[in-house]
Amino acid sequence: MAISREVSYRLERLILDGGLAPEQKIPSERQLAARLRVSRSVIREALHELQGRGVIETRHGKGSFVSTMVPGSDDLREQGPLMHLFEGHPRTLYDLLEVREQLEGQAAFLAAKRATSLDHHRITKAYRALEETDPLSNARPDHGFHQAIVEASHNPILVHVLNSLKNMMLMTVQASVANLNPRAEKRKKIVQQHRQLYEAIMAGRPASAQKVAMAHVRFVSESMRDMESEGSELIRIPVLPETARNPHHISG
Amino acid sequence: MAISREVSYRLERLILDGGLAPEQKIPSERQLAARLRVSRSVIREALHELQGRGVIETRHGKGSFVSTMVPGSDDLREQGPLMHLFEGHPRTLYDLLEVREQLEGQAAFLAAKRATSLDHHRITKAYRALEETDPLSNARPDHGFHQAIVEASHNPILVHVLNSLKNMMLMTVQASVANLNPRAEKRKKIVQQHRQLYEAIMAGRPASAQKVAMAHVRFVSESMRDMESEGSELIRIPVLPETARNPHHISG
DNA sequence: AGAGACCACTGGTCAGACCAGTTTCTGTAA
DNA sequence: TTACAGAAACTGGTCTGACCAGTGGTCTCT
Repeated sequence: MAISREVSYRLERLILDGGLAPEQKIPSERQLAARLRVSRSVIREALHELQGRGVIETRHGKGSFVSTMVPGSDDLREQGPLMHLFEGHPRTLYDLLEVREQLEGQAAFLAAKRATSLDHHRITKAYRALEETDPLSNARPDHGFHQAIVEASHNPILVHVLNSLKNMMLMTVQASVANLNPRAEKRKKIVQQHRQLYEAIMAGRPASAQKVAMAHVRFVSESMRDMESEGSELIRIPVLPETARNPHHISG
Repeated sequence: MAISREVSYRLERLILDGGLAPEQKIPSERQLAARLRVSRSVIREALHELQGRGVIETRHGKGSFVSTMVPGSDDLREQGPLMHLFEGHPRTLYDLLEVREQLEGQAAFLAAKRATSLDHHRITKAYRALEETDPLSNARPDHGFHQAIVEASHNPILVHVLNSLKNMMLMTVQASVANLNPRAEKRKKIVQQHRQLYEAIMAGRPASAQKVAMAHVRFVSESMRDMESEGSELIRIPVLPETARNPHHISG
């Protein structure tokens, strides 16, 4: 077995079996290396492993100390990588839309430029489905239409990123509320934008497609803002409230 | 913050954010060291930390692998590993840059529009560091400069997405090679672009900043294309070659 | 075709140097 | 004498380059 592993086990045993109390200082790396007759590298690697396990903490210039937190209670590790962004910040939705505006625009641009005949067929099919559906009853055709366009960009990275953003959007109540309750006049404008977008892509006009797509997202975003300012406290409630127990925020 | 800590965080992010799938092999210590421009010791310490957290497993003579049991992977990260996109498709790097062009542009735009005096100070500091450093010896100031700009956009989503893209870029050999070996004339142009970008943001000219930032990314991308077409077999090597599930070998 | 040597990887360990924070001691100035 | 600045002696952090030890592919000889 690897020596560094042995060392980390020995130290952990030493700590957990009561040899060392929380906050207590561990001998310096050089001392440990000399005592256990291994190189300092091995000691450092073992200490990093214990650090990862939450058994010890290390402070530059001072030393390593037994963690106050007992191992096994790994409550820190379950922070979702992205979800903490949403904690009490409904504004994040607009940040999201801000980015989406840009990327949907690019997707439309590239789709108009690169779409194959197969892409054209798919987009057309999705567009027809969109035309024939009542947006109030079902938002899926809308997704399908945009999805077809994004995929026609032939950029897998773009597809993935936009997919992630869309998933994130589904995490907010605002998104679903706004999707479900567009005002009549606004819905009309959205239909028009869809048509313009469709035509621009089919006609192979990248710049035009980009412009329309961006305007579309921005319009949706502004519509949400309007609804929000108009009242309904509903749309202020974040979807995943209880996960955020930690008010402290790490900023930059 | 300690570099080894940064490295372990970056790798963990990369894994947990859906970049790497369980059982997938991560680059060798020597490759990571070269790519992240740190010593192998730092890489080993970071890997030991991840080992302690149970994120990876290491096998002597074979390599390090993403653990099958990834803690906290209960939600959306399952939606699909992104890394498979890279298998045998160096083109993906350019897809990445294509998206980055757009987002860096937006970041610059927003930074020019929203940067506070504190942001100005940070950006200036990063820019000065950039001016006084030999880009051949250290790429970190470059990262720092762009990072400062992105953060000045005050859009956390944008920050996160661009960070993910940057991490992904580190997984390709092309990126590091191109970072290390820019031609003299090209480097001059890059320096000029940095200056223009800096001035546009400090002067609060969003459109101009956006334009320069986009041109910058596109220039970098084209430079890589040039280098690639010029020869060096190095940049043809995909970083994460064969996954366990695909026995077929794509050897050029 | 099979067996074995070899070579090119992989991670594991070591040694020694130097950098960067922290604490302590010390010599000098007030 | 006290107060403070600075040197020294710790601490962990990083780098370098070397070598050992498993793994797996390739090449050659039988």
